[in-house]
Amino acid sequence: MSRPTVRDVARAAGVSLATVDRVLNERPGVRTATVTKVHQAISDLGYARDIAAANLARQRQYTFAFVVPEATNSFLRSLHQAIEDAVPVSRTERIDLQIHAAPAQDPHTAAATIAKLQDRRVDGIAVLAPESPQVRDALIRAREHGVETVSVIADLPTTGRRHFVGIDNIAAGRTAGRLMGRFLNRVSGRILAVSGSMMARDQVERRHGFDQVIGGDYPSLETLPSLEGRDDPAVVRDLVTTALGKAENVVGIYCFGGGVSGLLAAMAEAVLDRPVVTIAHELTPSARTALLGGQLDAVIAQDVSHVVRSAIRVLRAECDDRAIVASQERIRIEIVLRENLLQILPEPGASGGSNTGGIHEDHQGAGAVSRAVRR
Amino acid sequence: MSRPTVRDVARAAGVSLATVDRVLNERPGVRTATVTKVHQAISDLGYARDIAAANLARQRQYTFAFVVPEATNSFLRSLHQAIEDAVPVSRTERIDLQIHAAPAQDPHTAAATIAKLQDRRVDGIAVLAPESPQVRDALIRAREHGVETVSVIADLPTTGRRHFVGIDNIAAGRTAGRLMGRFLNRVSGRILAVSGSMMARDQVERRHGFDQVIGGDYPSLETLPSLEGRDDPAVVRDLVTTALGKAENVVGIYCFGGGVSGLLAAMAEAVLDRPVVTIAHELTPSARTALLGGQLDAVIAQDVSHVVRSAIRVLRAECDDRAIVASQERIRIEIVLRENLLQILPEPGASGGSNTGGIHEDHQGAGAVSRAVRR
DNA sequence: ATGAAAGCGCTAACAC
DNA sequence: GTGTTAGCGCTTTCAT
Repeated sequence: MSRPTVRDVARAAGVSLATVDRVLNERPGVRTATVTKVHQAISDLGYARDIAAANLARQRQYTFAFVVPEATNSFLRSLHQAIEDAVPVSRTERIDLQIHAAPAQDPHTAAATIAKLQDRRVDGIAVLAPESPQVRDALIRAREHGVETVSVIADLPTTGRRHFVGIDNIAAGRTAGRLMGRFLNRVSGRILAVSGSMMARDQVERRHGFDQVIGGDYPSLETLPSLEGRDDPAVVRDLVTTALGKAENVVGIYCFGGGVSGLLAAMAEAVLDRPVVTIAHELTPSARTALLGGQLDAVIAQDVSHVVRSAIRVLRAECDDRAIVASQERIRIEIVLRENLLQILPEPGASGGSNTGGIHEDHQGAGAVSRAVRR
Repeated sequence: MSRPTVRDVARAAGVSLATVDRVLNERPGVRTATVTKVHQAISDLGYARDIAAANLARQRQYTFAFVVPEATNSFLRSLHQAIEDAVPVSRTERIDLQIHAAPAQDPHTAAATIAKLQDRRVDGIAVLAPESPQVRDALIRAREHGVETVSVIADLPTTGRRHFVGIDNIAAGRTAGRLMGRFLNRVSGRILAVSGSMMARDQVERRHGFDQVIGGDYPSLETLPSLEGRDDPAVVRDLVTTALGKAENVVGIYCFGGGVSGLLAAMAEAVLDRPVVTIAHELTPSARTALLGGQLDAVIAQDVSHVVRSAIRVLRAECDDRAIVASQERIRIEIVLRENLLQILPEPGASGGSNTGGIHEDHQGAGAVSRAVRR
């Protein structure tokens, strides 16, 4: 006795395949009585539809476009890489993936890109862009044209995007704040805050969350106004060098934008009279190195590959008007210390691998995932 | 110009469908010259086989069994729940999931369960069991019978399991150690260690990792011999109460086994003259509460639903002799503080979860029968 | 060693 | 309203 199929349901309900199909897909043109009979048969038999077969028959092809900033820093590079890595896998699932890069910080181009997409038989758009009126309008327009939209990494709540795939950045900032406070324990002094600039919303939220915790629970700490590093290592380096020279009693640095390597360079040069607790965002190559070397005490990260996979799954689910597995799509706020870094190590992008026999790719043998949330 | 199919490949190579199929599946009985022609055509066309269609044609059904300890504590309960939650989803993908619970700590029953499974047309086994000779032999036997095996949560490296799905527990212990050391900053004193007992290997590894870090980097801290809490709240409570009464200058508690609620009860009763940094494993309901209430400073966790999903994917991939996406199967060592807890909140088991943001998942699993498809 | 044809479970025209 | 039928892309007898 193998799984029941539509035929079994049809036989049990005394109707034809087509009718079962109509009921299954909630298409109109079936008498309520018949619908009931079919549902009865379905539950009697414990029928569960074979999604793969359904998709095959449907010949459904999906075309999804990622609209993201150009890869001007290592975080964005890793995002691009993750998307590219997803292309072959997606192909296998009848999903065509496009990447459209717009200059960072350029809402016009991003909006124009999105606008063009509506026409081009794109089924869904995943976008990381500044929260500007142009972008907002373009996305709203797209949705009106029946294109599904999700925002990734930084939310665009006012665009009617069906879903946001990324971390809760206020919580991320709070998490950073708590670590800072606890690592500093009873120490008192000032904290340097370094922001980027692009992806405005997530940055603002992070700073906000950080301030909530530091301001609320650690009165002996004072966070200085954010230095605008523009996600550029060179800029960050200069700003931090200057700040470290000027500000007295700096005991912590919170870098919630890009350009971390610039920060590290500045710190290497500066003559610090005491240990400075340093926390940054995103597990870029230089952040990894710094974590291992002890220049960075903690990193707040999100798994970009997971963000990409999740965005794709969500767009697909939306296209099919299907529910999603919330727990699977939740992107975690990851806290990374030197100790739990190693197992994550396998560089992103190295994924194309030949790894046929068993996963344990020598490294440290264990696993890791991701997930996370919104609220 | 849609995706090329086997027909296109056959035409391009000037052979029949059957031959293409033979080449695709590396079946014998094809001349090398023909094989080459076909491969040529495949790469010329950029052909990628449609796995779903293949499985459909193959009528492949998978039967996987989870062999796990009875749900005697909240962590194991969440594991059972996660497996049960995966059943309906898996059914949809032609995967039948079975759960077999053996009494915790009972290698004989676990081994016997595994032994029985070999015969029963099971394609893969995911097991969490003590690392005993009986279990080892049963698993080796199973593999010899062509059954794929993975260990979950606690590794069984000597059983030839194709893969381990879970965290690197030494790294997890190290992570806990680092947090303990940093949260205590320059404080000196003793640390109470509370172990469980079942799942021996992971516990040993955790303690080992913890000691590496504390012993190596925090000479002013001393970790006491582990109290064997047997994963039982009542036992843990008594042991901890006694220990807190006896030991002087306890500044930290590391609980790397189950029975966390007993620990919390003991701490609530004890009169502590100073704050004690407390770190535990696994995000059970009481751990969540304690994290929010501040009784617990950090939790080292792993996402059991992900472990379950991953084990299933890995078994499937092994059955199909396919490569897996390593990064997707890596289980993270999650560090959970109060600040990044909230976003994770949706209780496990509430499989739908109260949804937080854009994810409207109206009804859950129940109706594997899905809805309208548009477009 | 290779090919022709009949499905797998489902959907979608098109009849009735 | 409901049923018939021809596929979707692939695998698999069974011939040749």
